[in-house]
Amino acid sequence: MTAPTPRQRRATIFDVAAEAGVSRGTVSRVLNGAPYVSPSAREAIETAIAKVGYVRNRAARNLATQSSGAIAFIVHEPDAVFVDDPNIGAILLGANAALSAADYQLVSLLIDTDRDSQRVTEYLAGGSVDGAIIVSAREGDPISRSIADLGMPCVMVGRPDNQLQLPWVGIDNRGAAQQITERLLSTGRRRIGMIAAGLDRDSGRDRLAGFRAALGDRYDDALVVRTGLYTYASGVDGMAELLRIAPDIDGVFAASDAIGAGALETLRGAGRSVPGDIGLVGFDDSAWARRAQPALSTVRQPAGGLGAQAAELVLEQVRSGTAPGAGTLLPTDIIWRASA
Amino acid sequence: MTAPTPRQRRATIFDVAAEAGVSRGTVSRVLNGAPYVSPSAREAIETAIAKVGYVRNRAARNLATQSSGAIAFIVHEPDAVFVDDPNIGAILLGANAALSAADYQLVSLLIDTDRDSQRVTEYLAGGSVDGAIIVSAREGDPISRSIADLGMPCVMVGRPDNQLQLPWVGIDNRGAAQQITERLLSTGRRRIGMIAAGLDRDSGRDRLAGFRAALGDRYDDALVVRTGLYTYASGVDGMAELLRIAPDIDGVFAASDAIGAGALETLRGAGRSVPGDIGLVGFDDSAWARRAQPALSTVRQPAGGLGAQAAELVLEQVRSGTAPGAGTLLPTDIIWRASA
DNA sequence: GCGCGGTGTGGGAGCGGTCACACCGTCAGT
DNA sequence: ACTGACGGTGTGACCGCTCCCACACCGCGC
Repeated sequence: MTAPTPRQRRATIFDVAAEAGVSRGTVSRVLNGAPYVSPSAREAIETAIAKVGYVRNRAARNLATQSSGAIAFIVHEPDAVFVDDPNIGAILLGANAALSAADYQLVSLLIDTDRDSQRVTEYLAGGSVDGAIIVSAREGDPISRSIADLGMPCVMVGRPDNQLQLPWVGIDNRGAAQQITERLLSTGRRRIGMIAAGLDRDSGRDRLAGFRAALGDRYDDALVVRTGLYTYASGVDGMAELLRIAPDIDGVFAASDAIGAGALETLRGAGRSVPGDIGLVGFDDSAWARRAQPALSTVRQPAGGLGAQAAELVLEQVRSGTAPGAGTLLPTDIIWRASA
Repeated sequence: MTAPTPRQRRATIFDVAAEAGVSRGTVSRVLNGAPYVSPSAREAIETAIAKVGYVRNRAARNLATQSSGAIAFIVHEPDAVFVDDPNIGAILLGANAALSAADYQLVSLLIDTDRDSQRVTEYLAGGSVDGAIIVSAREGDPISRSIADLGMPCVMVGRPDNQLQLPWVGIDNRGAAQQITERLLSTGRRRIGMIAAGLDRDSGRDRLAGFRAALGDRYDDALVVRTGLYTYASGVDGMAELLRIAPDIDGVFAASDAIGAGALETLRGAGRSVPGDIGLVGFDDSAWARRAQPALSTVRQPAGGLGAQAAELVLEQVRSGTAPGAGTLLPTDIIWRASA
């Protein structure tokens, strides 16, 4: 039998004040590093804090200051993508590092069901966080809308729905897609197709647009297979369809590495060699690309940097209280590996 | 020039009360679904809430009720693992679903640097959450210790450091490892090695123990390679070493699927066929296993179920205020695929 | 001796809720 | 007609902290 958990009352600022023989005002000053505190009082308070084991009550502080020292990281993705997509983890880590350096706490909230969406909205409105970072927002995302309505400092990762004028950070998907397609062309490929995905958001549409721009006159819409998500499964199916449409295809741009890995699987099954028969490139520079056989040429996007940049922009808004600039693009690199 | 963000004062319960022509007490009753409110008052309050756009201030409520309606999900892992390990995502989703159903908010906190550790501890002590779920705690983890000291409801995923008597949920790593090794034996393999990892925590040690138990007299410690983390890289290196130690090896138990995938890469490079020359099994049933060539036989662990179960146990403690039972083991399945 | 600016300190008034209690009708039971 | 139970409501105290004003004290120059 364990004891019935006494759960004794936690020490408050009053206890500290009493212990140190000063008033709560002085304790509060010490806690907040304010000036005009005598060395003796400061010392007495510090030992009192240690003695009674005092920790600031965050709720009380939030209520009094009308702020929280926390920033929300909102992930709105179906389960499968969250688990599959390494970018989200990297963005999260980048944001965490930046916030940590500024002594802000990151709290990540994930939205799966509609019910979650409802609850997260309330959580945000309730003042538990001072700002928000939203990843992978899609068209007409209710969360983005309510954050905009709340007037809460916020940055989106990925260029959003442009109706709400929210600031964002992202990469130049179009330019990067164009570049990698051009390099594919420069290796002598002539019949080049694309497995497109995520067309319900900017990244997907821009990658397709870049592909199209690179090909110019040679662009053939029949060689573009449009799939749903950036997943392995999309790659498997998409490649199968592409082979059926154009058996003589010799180059493929997969809209993500996961798709590329799936495509590779289909090509292997079909007995086509990569890069011998077909050149294949992906996008993201995720683990998928590095561990594929052969390793995929791809576009590296600075996922950690995106998270860090988003965090900085949110903090800037929180601190200054001003409305933000429009958007920021971070540079990408092309990584040339064995697959093309 | 955008307007200087008026940031108008948010409506409070007073505003609602005034608008509806009742007192704050009655509004509070409606908000909390308490009985003894006349239909007319209820209706007036509901329209008033809608009209003034009222949302409960969470900080105030937390302060008054001394609780927060939120549960922390603490991930304490080096970056690389967080991004690589699909289990964590799955556990997170499982926990989120369970908490969501109970109308609790999950906030996930990740600990990367020591500074994070410090800040998270304060965050927890500050009363922003009512309980915590800790994943992948290691020996002597400072966070687990401070949570234990706080007397905060808490459940660990994976059997922890047994000095602190915290409740946990986990799987029977030992039993599962034993089973899959036995099945490997039953396919006629005779010289069986293991690439062990994570020996600084229970899961790693137990998997090794199960392996040993399955082999009994035939166990040969020379055929166990001890690596660090459950990563692809560990698999690549571990397998190379195993081949060097015992070129005639014909069966390998990889302590995780990521390790198995890495091992596969080395075997492919060495010209050994799987399952022809060597039978290989993994652990986790993650995407690594399903997408390896050939797909890995492995142990499926109910990651989502672990998260859900952990959430339930935390909530139970929060609600009852009682100290918890010891630990819970969830069942595992063996998935037989092409690799052995 | 007096006014004055700069330090250091105490304490009241919120922040926005919840909760317990007091109170007020209404209506059934005696 | 009186009592009491009960549904419905208002109100004050309080949760723990910050902010700010008032005040005490100090040495200083006039």
